[in-house]
Amino acid sequence: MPKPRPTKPARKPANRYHHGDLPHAMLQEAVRTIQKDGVDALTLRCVGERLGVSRTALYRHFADKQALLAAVAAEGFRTLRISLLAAWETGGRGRAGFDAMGVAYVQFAVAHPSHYRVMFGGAVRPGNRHQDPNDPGPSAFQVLVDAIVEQQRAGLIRDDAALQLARFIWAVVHGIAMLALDGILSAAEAGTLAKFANERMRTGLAP
Amino acid sequence: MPKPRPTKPARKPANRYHHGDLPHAMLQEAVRTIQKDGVDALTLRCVGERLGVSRTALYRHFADKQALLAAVAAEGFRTLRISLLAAWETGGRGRAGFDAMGVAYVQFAVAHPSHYRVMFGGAVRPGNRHQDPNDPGPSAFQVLVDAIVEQQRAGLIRDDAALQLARFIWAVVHGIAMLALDGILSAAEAGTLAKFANERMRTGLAP
DNA sequence: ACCTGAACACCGTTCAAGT
DNA sequence: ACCTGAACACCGTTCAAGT
Repeated sequence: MPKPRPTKPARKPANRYHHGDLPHAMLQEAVRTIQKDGVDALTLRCVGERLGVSRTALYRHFADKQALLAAVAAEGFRTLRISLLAAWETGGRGRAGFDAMGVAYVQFAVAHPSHYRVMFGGAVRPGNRHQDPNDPGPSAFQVLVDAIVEQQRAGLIRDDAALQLARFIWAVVHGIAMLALDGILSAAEAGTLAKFANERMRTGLAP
Repeated sequence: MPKPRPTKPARKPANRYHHGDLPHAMLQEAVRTIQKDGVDALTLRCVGERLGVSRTALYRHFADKQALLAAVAAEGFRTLRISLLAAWETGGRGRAGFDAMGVAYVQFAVAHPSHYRVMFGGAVRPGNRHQDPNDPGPSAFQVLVDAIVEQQRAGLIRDDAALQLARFIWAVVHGIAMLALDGILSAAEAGTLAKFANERMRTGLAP
């Protein structure tokens, strides 16, 4: 049985292939999917479909799915960096600003749990990450280091190596965020713990 | 073309179906695979094959793959609990023992990175976890709480709520472990950071 | 009660081919 | 340069059927 020939050749949308920036559109779509349904729901087929493009089109712009996930992670670190910086600045670059940074960090994780998990879930293989000075991961971390150095100069924090102090503090906020993400702490409990941690750290890290 | 009938009916190994405890064997095999090749390498087909059993046999004993992963996580918490307890006891249940617990925690994570990730990767959905008093997760956490209470009685730690203190300390060691797992810290750097954290926490949490 | 085997609806990835 | 479409080698899961 001959299937009826469509009157029009069922042409795709007018665009040659796709609008301007397919790689960026794919990244956006991936972030959206992860945020909405979790990382397991992210399939290249879905991304392609949602963008009106073949499911193999992605390979023109990313090496593979891993590479897409790495881009998602990088995007997360970029957003996180901006949030931290904003908290630090609007908080007055002092003690209050630093506390606000901690809260902002935990809030980012709680607000974007799946995205946060991609950033730290081992999806991004180490690789040459350390080489690239524009890598948003270290770049976000640097915001923390800078804030510590500034407080050291203001006599608010003891004069240990800033890198070591930054790692310590990062471990605390990351740990709190993880407890919240695993449902061991509610968002409210995480907030309380963050405040408690802030107090105790002030004592432990005083000059 | 008739395919040649085998002289013997190609019978399986003598056992009726399998040796004694198939669920436990599956769990062991899953842990081994994850430890060796990562969680992505874990497939139900491989587990079945390795155990000389159909790839759907697992469904007799676990609801699905998620349930197997949950069992892997639980097994990890059981092992972790024993390690922590051992460090605490052999360290003399005091200040030294508590420091040893921290080191043991980080070492567990570094020695079993993939397994550790399953324990905290969100693979185990919250569910009714909180109800079960034998859940090895809370049980491992309890070791930490107990150690803190004992030190409070000995006048080594300030008299804040033990639960809050435990969460704080847990966040620190977990954060350090994560930094190590992500390759941001080497195992050696993680050790150094753990020591630094210990010192600062002693100050911050002193009575 | 416990396991099998075929089937189903999915995956990520490759590659020749189109424009 | 950019994308398609068919094909490949995998998945987790279901279900009737076997012992």
